[in-house]
Amino acid sequence: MSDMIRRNMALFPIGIVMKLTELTARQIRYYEQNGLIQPARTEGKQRLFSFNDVDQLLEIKALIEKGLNIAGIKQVLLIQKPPVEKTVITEKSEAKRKEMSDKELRQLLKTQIMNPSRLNDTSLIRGELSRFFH
DNA sequence: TTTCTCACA
DNA sequence: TGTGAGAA
Repeated sequence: MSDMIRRNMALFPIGIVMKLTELTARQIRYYEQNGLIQPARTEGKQRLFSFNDVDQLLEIKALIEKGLNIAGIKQVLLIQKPPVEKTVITEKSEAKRKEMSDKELRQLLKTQIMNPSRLNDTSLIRGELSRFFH
């Protein structure tokens, strides 16, 4: 659990994040503008990025390179962010399967993503996801 | 050094 | 989607 704390605590100025992500400061701010990341701020000015922010930046970068737009990335981020609630997508969902709408689909994709070791095989899933949001 | 805004592709 | 300039 203290691992989580560290992830959200490590704070980098934009300059460091630039090198870490190989993005320009401009792009990083640009992504923030579009709600892709929520870096903390010092009293007034500088952005302070946590390790998670950097990690997310890398994901955003990868996603954009896959040809997704901001809106699409927002969707992907949205389903990766929230901790998995106990959603039963098995036999019980058979009943609701009539309405396999966006929400249902995202739920399904979410569990698909959270199941495998998170930072490992996600790129494959993203490849699939990009079809939805491209 | 970093930030913001405006404007332009 | 991304950049450049100017000002603070």
